[in-house]
Amino acid sequence: MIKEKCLTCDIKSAAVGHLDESQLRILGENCAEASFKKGEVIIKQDSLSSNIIYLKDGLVKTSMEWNHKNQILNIIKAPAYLGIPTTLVDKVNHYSVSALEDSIACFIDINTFKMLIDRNGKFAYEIIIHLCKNELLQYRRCVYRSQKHIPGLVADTLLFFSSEIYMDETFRLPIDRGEFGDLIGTTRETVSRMLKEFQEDHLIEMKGKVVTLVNPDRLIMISMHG
Amino acid sequence: MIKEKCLTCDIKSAAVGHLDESQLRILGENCAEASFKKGEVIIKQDSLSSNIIYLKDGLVKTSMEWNHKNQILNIIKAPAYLGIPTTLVDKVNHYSVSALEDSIACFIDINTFKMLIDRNGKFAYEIIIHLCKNELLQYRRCVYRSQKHIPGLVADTLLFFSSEIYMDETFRLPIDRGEFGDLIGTTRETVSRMLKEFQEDHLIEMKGKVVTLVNPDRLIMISMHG
DNA sequence: TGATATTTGTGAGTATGCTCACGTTTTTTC
DNA sequence: GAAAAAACGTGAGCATACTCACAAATATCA
Repeated sequence: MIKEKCLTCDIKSAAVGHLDESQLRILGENCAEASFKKGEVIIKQDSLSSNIIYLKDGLVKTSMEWNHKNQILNIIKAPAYLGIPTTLVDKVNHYSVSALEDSIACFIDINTFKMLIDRNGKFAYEIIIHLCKNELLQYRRCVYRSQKHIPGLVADTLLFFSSEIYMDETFRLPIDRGEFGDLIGTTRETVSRMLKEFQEDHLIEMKGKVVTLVNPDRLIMISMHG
Repeated sequence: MIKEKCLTCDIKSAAVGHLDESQLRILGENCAEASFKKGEVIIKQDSLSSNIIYLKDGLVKTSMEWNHKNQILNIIKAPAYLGIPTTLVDKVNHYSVSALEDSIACFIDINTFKMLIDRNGKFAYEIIIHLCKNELLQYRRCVYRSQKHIPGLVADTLLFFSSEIYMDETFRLPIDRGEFGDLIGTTRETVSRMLKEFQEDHLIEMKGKVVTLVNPDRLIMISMHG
């Protein structure tokens, strides 16, 4: 029964965990699942939006374009909510979201989402905590991006993928050099040179897009010193 | 009667506007008002925190220190909430808040705040909207800071004070050159040189700390082109 | 499997803005 | 109102990272 899909979903968010059976049923009735291939756009900046998205599976980037330049704001692994600020504040998306790996997303009707906030305080509280954590993360990122130099930022990014996304010292980089640059505010060429330097110093090894952190402790030092 | 202070407060936040009389009474019983002189620290990074702050009057900056460098995250005019993320997520403050002008702040007990979120959906919704707006603002700031050059950022800042804080083309800069630099990610010296250049080009006039935007349209152009 | 597109590597030259040093002005304090 | 402290102005030299141009490698597609 399709209406029960949220009732039986086993990757509920912390917020949805606080819903009662009737609320879960309403959520199920106002929610649609879609899958996206690597590279596909899930939310497009400047388009209209009337859904909150719950990323059930996969990996995405959020990015903002300005003056023909792109900046990656965040790389987000499932499970996670996407687009809460951009959908709740006004109807126009302020940033894009696209899939870095094949992903599955649930589109939740915004009015249903607002109703759940209104009727279930614990749901609302979890959403608030989620937004707060994001804000703090964003502040830290912003400070690092403007105060660290390229080596520190490249080290940060490698450590981020290793310890926050893939939980492994060997992983396949889900972004190309240009995107790597957009993430830390530099250019394709500079990322290339930096990764080469890290390889020459035996901090990392690379075979194509597969990276191994050979000396993560040293990378942490570089990250800390900027 | 001190317990009625929130009931009769005439600068209630949008969120507090949704509270009923008994909730306002509870808020009043768990809330204390304090005043701060220009320059005083309201929240200190790395200290413990157990209050949400409602800035009733004044002007503050939020800032984050890293590696002996300071970055100003935001400049906030009353009325506004301060420190929601830093207090709700964990007990340690992730950033500092200090007064740029004489200010009055209400300290709200965090458990009272959580209780209000739990019991009043409209209150929670307003807090969520506040956090979302802040997140979008923060994203935009971060993109600008890393993509615009110094002239664009200086123009941005002057326009920000003029049209968002003081609502006047003539205003007294509430920050010194060093803080101006911390706000846009550059140095005291570079801000000095830029402001001098703007004066030579008759875009602004300055007498001490009092600035007049002589040619705001041209400043907007500079801001847009970065 | 070949052809085309995309991604990546690399060098040289350059610009933006930082650092450092010192002098001047303004503000604060006693 | 004098002394001290803080804030500000300014120049010279320098470093980091950007731009531009092109070659090499890798991926994609018919």
